[in-house]
Amino acid sequence: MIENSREKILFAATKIAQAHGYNGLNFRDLAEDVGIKAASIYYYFPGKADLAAAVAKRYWEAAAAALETLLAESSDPASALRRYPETFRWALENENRMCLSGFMAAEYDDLPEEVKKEVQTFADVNVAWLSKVLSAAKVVNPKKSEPRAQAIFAAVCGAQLMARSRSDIGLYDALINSYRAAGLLPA
Amino acid sequence: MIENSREKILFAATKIAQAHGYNGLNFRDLAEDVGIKAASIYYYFPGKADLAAAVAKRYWEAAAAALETLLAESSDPASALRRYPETFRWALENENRMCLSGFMAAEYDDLPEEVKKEVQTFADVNVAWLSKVLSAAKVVNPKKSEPRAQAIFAAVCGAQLMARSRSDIGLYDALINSYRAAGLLPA
DNA sequence: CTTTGTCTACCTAACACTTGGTAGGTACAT
DNA sequence: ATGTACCTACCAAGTGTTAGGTAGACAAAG
Repeated sequence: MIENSREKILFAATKIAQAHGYNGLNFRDLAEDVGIKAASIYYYFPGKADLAAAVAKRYWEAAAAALETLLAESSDPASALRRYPETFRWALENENRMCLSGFMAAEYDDLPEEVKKEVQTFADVNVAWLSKVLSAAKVVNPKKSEPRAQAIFAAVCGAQLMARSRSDIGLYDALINSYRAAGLLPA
Repeated sequence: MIENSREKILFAATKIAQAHGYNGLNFRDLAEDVGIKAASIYYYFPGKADLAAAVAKRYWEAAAAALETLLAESSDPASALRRYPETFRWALENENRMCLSGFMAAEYDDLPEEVKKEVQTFADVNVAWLSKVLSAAKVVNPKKSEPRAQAIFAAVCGAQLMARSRSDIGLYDALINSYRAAGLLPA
């Protein structure tokens, strides 16, 4: 499991944030999850904003690593691209959670600046990877890969949001299939 | 303007909810917006959940009406379909707000049941309209219009989320254009 | 024509609870 | 004896909600 308390906090905080957002992340519940007291979290993080920023930073770093692994393990860019939606499916499988971009929906205006920054980086990482792989797979003209990458990321986020709001992972799969049928994602 | 206090409350609450979510909607700020005191809201609504449900209900009713108007005012289903994204653009133009489906992202688990129901109805209304118009415009085989309608709705929500998270309405337009270029939306 | 009572549309004041955050202490290992 | 990794106890602010009051409109009763 996880030995380090700081890691435990980040892990539990990520889970809570994915399920309840920034507002729904509170120190007492988080501490209980970890098995310590709320005040002890301040030993590791100066405040809630810093904790959330650390969560989001670690989140996009993990996403970036996972995407690179996916690409490395795939025989060609096209098959990596095909498996891209799996990375978002995983959050839904895991107690119907959302990716942290969901933060941005309702809570955007109230998010501390440092948290916003890290969450936006998560989007950037996804778009950059998609753009690169779209080009490599020759799905679109390299000049048009960036807007297409943005479109795919936005659409997949939307699909995740819809599926979560119905607690229906089958809907996620159906939406991804529709994106493929319509031509947004390569079939 | 609006004379009736109940209407004023609903109007202001909708604006706040679109910008800050269910959690960000609080009686004291809402009351101040309306020009009354927090306790007075209870004269019109039994509690926060009922108020939010009323907000969401009114929201999808207005959306349904707007979509029917759009269809009626368009020369043909295809051009109504083309203008569909405008209905979501409007929220962004209006102080960078989200449609109430954004509620569902972070806050889904914590939403009272009656609120969830009404927000889901908003999605249903959109999907039903899209499905109908897609069939009428012969964009897709009528048997496949429902999944395609869901895909379009999810993608447009995702686009709105992305654009809001960058406070960049131009990004929304770019995403919609990409959806068209990719074939998700009819060009 | 005044009094009385009722209804509407608010109000003040408070309660119970949750929240992020702080001060200061303690057990233990080095 | 010093630093690590926690703890208890508390505070101030904010939250939904309630109890009970009040100013004004209006109608019926005297």
